[in-house]
Amino acid sequence: MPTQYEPAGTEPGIYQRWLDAKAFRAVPDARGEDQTYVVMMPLPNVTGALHMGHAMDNVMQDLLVRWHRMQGDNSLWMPGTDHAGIATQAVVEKRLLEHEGKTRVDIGREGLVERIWAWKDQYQARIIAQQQAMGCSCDWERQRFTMDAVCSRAVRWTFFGMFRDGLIYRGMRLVNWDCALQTAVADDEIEHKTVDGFFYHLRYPVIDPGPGEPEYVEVATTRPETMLGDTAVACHPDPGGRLAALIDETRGRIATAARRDRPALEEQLAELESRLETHLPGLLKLVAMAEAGRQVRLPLADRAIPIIVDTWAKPELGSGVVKITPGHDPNDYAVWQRHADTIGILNILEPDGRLNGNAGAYAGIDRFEARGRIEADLAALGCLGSKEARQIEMGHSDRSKTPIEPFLSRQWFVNMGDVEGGILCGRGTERSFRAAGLAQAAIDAVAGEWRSPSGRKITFHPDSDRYGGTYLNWLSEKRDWCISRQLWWGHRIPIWSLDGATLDRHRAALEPLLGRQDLVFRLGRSDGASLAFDAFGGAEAAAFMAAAGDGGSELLACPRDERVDAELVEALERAGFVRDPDVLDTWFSSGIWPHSTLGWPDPETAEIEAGQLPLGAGDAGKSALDAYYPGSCLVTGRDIITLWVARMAMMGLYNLGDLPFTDVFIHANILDGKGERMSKSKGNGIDPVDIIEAYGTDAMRYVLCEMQTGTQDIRLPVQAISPFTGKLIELAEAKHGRSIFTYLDPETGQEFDVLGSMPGLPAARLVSDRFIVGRNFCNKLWNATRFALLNLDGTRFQALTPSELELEDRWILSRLVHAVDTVDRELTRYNPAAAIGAVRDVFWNELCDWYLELIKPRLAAGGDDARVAQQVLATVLDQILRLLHPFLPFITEALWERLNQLAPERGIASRLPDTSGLLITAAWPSSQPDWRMAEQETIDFGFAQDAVRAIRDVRNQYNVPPARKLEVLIRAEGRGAEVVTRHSRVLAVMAGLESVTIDAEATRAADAATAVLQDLELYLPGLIDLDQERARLEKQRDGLIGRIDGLRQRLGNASFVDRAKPEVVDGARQQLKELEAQLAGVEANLAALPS
RNA sequence: GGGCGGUUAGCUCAGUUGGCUAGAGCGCCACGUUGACAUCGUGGAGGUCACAAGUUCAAGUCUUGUACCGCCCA
Repeated sequence: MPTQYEPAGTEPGIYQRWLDAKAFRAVPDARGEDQTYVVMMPLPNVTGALHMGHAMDNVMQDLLVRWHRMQGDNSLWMPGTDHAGIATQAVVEKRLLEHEGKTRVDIGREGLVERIWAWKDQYQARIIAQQQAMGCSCDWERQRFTMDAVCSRAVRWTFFGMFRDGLIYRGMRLVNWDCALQTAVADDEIEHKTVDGFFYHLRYPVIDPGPGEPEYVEVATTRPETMLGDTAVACHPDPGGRLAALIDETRGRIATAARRDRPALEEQLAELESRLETHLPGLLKLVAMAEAGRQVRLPLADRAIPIIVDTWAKPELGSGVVKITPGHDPNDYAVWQRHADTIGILNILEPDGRLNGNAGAYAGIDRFEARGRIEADLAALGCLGSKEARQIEMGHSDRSKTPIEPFLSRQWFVNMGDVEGGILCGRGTERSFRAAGLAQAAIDAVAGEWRSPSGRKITFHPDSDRYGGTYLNWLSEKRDWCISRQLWWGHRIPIWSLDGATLDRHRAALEPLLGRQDLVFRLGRSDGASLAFDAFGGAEAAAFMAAAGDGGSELLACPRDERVDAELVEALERAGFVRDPDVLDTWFSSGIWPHSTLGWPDPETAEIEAGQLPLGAGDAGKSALDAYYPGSCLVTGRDIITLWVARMAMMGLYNLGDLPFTDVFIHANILDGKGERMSKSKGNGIDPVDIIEAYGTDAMRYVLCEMQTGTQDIRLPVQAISPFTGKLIELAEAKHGRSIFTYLDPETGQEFDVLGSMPGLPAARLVSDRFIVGRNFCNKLWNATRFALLNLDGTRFQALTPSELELEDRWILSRLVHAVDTVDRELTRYNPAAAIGAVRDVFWNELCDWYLELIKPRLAAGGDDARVAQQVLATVLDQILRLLHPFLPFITEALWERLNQLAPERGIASRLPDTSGLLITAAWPSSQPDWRMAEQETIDFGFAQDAVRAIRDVRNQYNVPPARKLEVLIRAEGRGAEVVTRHSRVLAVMAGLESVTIDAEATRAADAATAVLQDLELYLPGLIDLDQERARLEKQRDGLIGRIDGLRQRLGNASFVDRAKPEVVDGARQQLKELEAQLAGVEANLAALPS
């Protein structure tokens, strides 16, 4: 065995052995629900390669799955990838433009989709390679992709069900519009940024102002071009009342405010009070004018628009009047909804961000260019007031990085709110139940007493209050979910529609299609209302359509199943139906991931790919869906709680009537050295494979586990390997080059790139020296095992009783039990750092530092004593390798193989199970109560360790070479003497002593150094250096005096003695006594030193 | 603007229901190549627990406020 561990030469072979042994494969068998463990991988998207954040996610999952697998659970870790609609399409479109100068329109829908598939194939392969390099033990034979046949069918069925139940509707809504990608984006796909902008004051002339009435009203906006879409101006209905209320409130706050906050508040108050004179009379006049139905003239557009009253207008801000642009502002949209009978709504934008025909002369001009022109034209008309520079909060698309426009468009939504009569969850299953609505079902999953029909509930770890709160806060808004995206990459919405006005003409073609199980028709209106349609001539349908008004109505058809679509679609299209061009939000398909992957709605007929495990019922009579749904644990970062966890809960309940998992393990995010979230697109993302190549997989995993302590995010200082010098450059400190993705080598001044996308610049790999710790740990493990194996040849099992064991044998076994208990407890609490810390302690601080050193003389001497030591060593090593396997799978498997060869029989009183074969499937250590030592014995051993350290300290102070053996004379009596006597061999071996003499009457020789330990004194003759000795003892004395003073002070405090818990007071007294005794010893020794 | 979290040694982080000297790893200093390991060993130095007030016999821990940093939402 070499003296250094070589991960690169070890890992690939081990991974192949696991694959060959089908060790990751999960197949339904006789094991029941309590012996099944299922983790659904939070599917990485195929936009790009994985970084350390993903590595953390994957390693945590692998840790849990390997732990459960060793515990004998039927463990499934389902891998797969997400098509990530908008993200992937954006990346591919960007490349298309950069490399070929083409847009998606140039190559068409099919051409683009084809290219995205090619991209997906490339990145999926890369992601899988990364995960395999990390040691992920997922069941690759079940790997899914959100757009494969199995998942696509589930998407169709889910949509069909929700549409049939009236939970999906289409309506005109103001959405967040990405003008570059020309699609709606969800709220959570928007980044809010503060940018420099202006606040423009516009003046709208009042039509026919009467005496005393203003000539114009002034409104303010940051986007003057939107004035073309204004349909009203508004003021507060009761400006006087509102101002008075605010004044009261401010006075109240002044009364309770801290002194330093008062001036600001008082200024506010003065401002409000002055408004009573400067603004209130004018506003009151406007209220009266509004009531009289008066109007203003919108400049440039030359339209008359009404003055209305609405509480959205704030009399305390600006002029107190606001312009109302329902088509391009969410707040104004809400105003319009309240006043839909008196004001209109107008869209002035094309999907690409240019102004449309409603903008009159400005039609065809981009919105930002139009802003400048409108500003100039308003100024020319005298309708522009002041213009102030201002910081503006502006939403930007996460994907295209361009400003988001609120845009009125027709979109598909899932109704998240409560529904009259409730909704049926788990239709057709044994677990069906009714819930108030989709969001409410997911809320119940976490809050309150509700349990799923199988008794399940979701709990977040490691901080259920905090993360549960995030989840519940978001869901409780019950905001309808916009699921349509104007993209080409994704699941196309399975809806065909027909103008309601033409319905009767198609009656003959349609009638044969009505009443089918696999095809649902609903009438829809632009206001979002919808109605089931199953026959012609219904009065309800007629009334529904009559109420549609200008927006009209349409007949919507949704066929259920992909495979029988063809004929139905043909029939529909013959009847004049046209398919919706949009695709579904990616979260719609990832929300059903925990069951779509298992073949829902019908595992028997799921179309799996060649070489994959079948999903239908096999020998055990259980389908994959029956066996592995509901699952166990979802492992992810907290940013995904609202996006994904909530949706999975909701959709699992809706489709199957049960929760996809019971535990959600929220792990930390990985940040870079500056505290920014790691991501590839920011150029601070480390590729885990680079770390693996530099330090080994297990080293990376060790450090990731050690870092996962709780809720704390992790800073991982990132270094670049200089492409010029090969040295490490601290990225957080390096100077940028020409872009934020390039840096300058501090040594040579040359520029390099961290994204690998700058032509002509060398790219640098990113690493982090934090992982050295893990490499060192692996090397230590390697060498400790190496030592063991050098000494284990010929080890046999022979049942041993405690009396046959030496003190250190019983001690290390006892420490091992402690470690086993701790690892189990901490993993159960989702605290990997504490778990791996416990193994590190027993392995390094106890096994290596003490036990191995203690048995070296025994092994050298041979005989029975050596044989017992061998057997204990083999057993402890066996258990430690098992304990470490879920954390460090490769090195432990490699060492396990060698241990099995050399010492195939292991155990103490009885043989341990699974001592041949692979470690990945070996039994997890169980806590052995017989191996536990009495607590007092552990304390005594600890005392012996302290004595060793005290002697080592003296040796160090006096520079005694390790080879020089010392004599020690210990003054001790009673129990103290008994304890040192029992541990005298420990002292001798570990402190380098040739003799240990214990004597109650011992006195210090003139040339002896002294160590005082509790009521013991240790004398080491032949070492004395008076000055050093005095300094040492004085230092110890001063420390003792400090502590004794503190304790005396406390005990002298009557209220401490009276009020503190008795055991605390007793403890303090006891300790004072001990310290005083020790101080006496130190002082006596000091006094005895010749001056 | 609202909500959540963080601030502990030079660095990265632990620190259970308040209770004995606030810990670990890395880094640093000194010594060491003793037959597993220098990717190692032995010993050591290093912290007014962000700041302020409060509760308490007792506060890193509980309460309130302030500053700074981060995240989510509007």
